[in-house]
Amino acid sequence: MPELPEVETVARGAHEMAAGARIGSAWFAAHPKLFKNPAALQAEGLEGRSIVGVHREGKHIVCELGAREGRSKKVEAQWIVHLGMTGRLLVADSGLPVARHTHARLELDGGRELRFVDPRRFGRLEYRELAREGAFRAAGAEPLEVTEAEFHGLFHGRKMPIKAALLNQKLLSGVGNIYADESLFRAGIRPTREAARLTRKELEGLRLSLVEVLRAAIQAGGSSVSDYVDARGKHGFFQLEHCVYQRTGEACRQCGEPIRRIELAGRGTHFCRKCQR
DNA sequence: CATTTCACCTGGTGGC
DNA sequence: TGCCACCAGGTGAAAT
Repeated sequence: MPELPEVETVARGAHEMAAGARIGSAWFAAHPKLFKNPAALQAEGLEGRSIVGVHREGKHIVCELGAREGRSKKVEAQWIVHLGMTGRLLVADSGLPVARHTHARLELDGGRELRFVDPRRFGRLEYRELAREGAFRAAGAEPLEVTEAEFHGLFHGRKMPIKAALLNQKLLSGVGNIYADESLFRAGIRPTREAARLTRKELEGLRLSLVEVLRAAIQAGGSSVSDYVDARGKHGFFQLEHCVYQRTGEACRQCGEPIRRIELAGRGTHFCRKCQR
């Protein structure tokens, strides 16, 4: 599942390969629900623009687009890509075979193209012009930048389980099922605990665990469970360092106790009964 | 408003 | 070997 570390890895790769390129023709598949605004409008908006840069906000990839003429780096528009569950954003040589479930192809100079592939079609594509709609902003706080006080404030009065709160993108942007489970394990906190009942010390421990696990995962190029790959089509390695996620029944790396799996907030949830209280 | 549940999707898996 | 039921989960809408 592409979460913050996977999306960061894809965005960095896309930036390295596509920044400075100019978009030629743009093609979109006929799947209306993939598009926040109509495909024809997106194609018209994208064609001819330069790609000034690519970065991540929460789980969104933001391609910053410049003018159709000249070399100005002023950002006039953005193309926002959400990978959903199974989305891939690839920079590929135009000659390479087009994978099944390819829903967008943006021709770039140098015989390459930006491709969006998504079998399950949970991804979303959006085009916006800054002058009209302003810049895209992820709803919640950035986990790698949020301060102790802000983080603490997010959970004040929340009756929901701490894991459900971590997954809520309006509170924090970028945490999904893998890193919710992994950060709670590292912090020694049971996913079912009511968010409001965690002590300040526990919340700060959780914030630090989350930062640590997200940074380590970015270093490893993300977690390749199911079919995640980066913008070059390479998989990540952080799945080898998971302590609980999808390790049901296996021995806890800290105490040997079998890892438990329950359902929480509609998600498979993995934890150690001894290490997490 | 806060919280929970469910539909959206398809590929992969496991049972028979 | 083939068929089918079932599961995975990010998000937003609907229900509670």
